[in-house]
Amino acid sequence: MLQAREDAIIHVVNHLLAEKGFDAMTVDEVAANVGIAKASLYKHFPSKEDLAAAAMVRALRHAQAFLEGIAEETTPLEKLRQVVRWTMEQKLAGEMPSLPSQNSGLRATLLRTQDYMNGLIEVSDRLGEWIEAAQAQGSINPQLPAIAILYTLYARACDPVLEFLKMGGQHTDAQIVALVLSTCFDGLKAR
Amino acid sequence: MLQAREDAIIHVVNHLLAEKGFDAMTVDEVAANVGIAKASLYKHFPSKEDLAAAAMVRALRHAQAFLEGIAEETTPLEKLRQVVRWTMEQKLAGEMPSLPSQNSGLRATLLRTQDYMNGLIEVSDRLGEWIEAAQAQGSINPQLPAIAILYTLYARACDPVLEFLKMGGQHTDAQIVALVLSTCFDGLKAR
DNA sequence: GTCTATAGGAGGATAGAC
DNA sequence: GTCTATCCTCCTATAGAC
Repeated sequence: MLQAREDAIIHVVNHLLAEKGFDAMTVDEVAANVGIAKASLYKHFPSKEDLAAAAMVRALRHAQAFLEGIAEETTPLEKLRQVVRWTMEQKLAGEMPSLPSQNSGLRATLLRTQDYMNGLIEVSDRLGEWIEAAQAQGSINPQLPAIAILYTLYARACDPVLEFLKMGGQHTDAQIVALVLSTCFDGLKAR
Repeated sequence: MLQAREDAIIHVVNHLLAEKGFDAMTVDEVAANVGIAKASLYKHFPSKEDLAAAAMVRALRHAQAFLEGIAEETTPLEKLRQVVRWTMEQKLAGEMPSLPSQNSGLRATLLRTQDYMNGLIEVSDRLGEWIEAAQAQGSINPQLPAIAILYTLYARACDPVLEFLKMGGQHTDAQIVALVLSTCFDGLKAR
C-alpha cells in the first residue's frame, strides 16, 4: 500500500517535471494530481528536492532496464543509436523529467542520494564501454574524448530542438527523432 | 543619462541571466548590482519579464553586428561555423543570456516585444540564406529541413555540454569550442 | 498517514515622500 | 527618478487533531 502510494506520487512528479520543469512545478500541484493533501506528501518525502530526486531515480531505472534489453550482438554504434532514440522518444512522450542544471539546492540533494548516484554511474559506465568499443572499431570518431561523447548523448534528453520542431507541427514524432538522430551522429555537413 | 542608466541595467541583467537563468535571478539582485533601489528599476522597466526581454534584444543586436562583420567572400558553410563558434564563445564567457523555454509569462512578453521579434527574424533570415546556400552547393546535408538546421545552430547557445566539459576542468575553452563544433558539423560517427 | 489550517519567508510590485 | 517602507501573492514546510 505504502509502496503503491509512493509510486503514484513519483509518477505524478515525473510527468510534472517533464511538462514544466522543477521550478514551475509546485508541491500543491503534485498533491492535487495524486489526490491527497500536501501535508500527506511530506510524510512520504521530506522536501520538494527529494521528490525530484525520486523521480530521477525512477527515470534512471527505466533507462537501465532499456540498456539491459538491447541485444548482445548489436554493434556498439547501433547500441548507442538505440539509446539516443529511446531517450528522445521518452522526451517527446512527456516521460523524461528535466531538471535545471543550475539549482544548487537540488544539486546538493542529488549528490546525497545514493540511489541516484549509483544509477547514474552504472548507466554512464555501460555507455562508456560502448563508446570506447565503437571508437576502437572506428565507427565513432576516435579523436573525440569519450566524456564529450557521453555528454553529447545525455544532452539529447534535454535538447530544445525536439520541442521546437514539435511546436512547428510540420513533422511527426518519428520524423523528429530521425532528424535529430541524423544531426547527432552524422552531423550537419554532407557526407 | 537615462540611456546610460538603462544600458547599465541591461548589462547587469544580461550577466545574471547568463549566470543563473531567469527564474533564479531576482529583481533585488539586479537592483543591488546596478547600485540603485528596486523601485527605481521599475521606473525604467515595468516588469521582470521586460528586463529579460531587453537583455535579449541587446544580445540579438550583438549577434547581428557579428553577422555583419563576416567577410562577404567566406563560404556559406564557413559562415555558419563562425556563427556557431562565436555563439559558444559568448556562452563560455558568460555573455549569453539563457531563458527557460517553458515560462509562459516570459514567452508572452517576448512575443509582444517588437524589437525582439524583429531582431530574431532578421537573424533567422540571414542564417536561413546561408543554410540554403550551403545546401545548394552540397556542403550541408540537403536532406535536412532548413528549419531543423537553424534550430540546431540556435541550440548551441544553450548546450549543457559546454558547461559540463568546463566543470570537468580537463579542457580549455578553445578546446571545448573545437570539440562541440566538431560534433555539431561532423557528427559523432567517424568520417 | 490523512486531513485542515497556518506558519514562515521569498520575491515581484507599489505608495508616497523628496 | 530616486529613495524607504510596505503590500501582497505564492509557495515550501509544519502543527496538531483524528
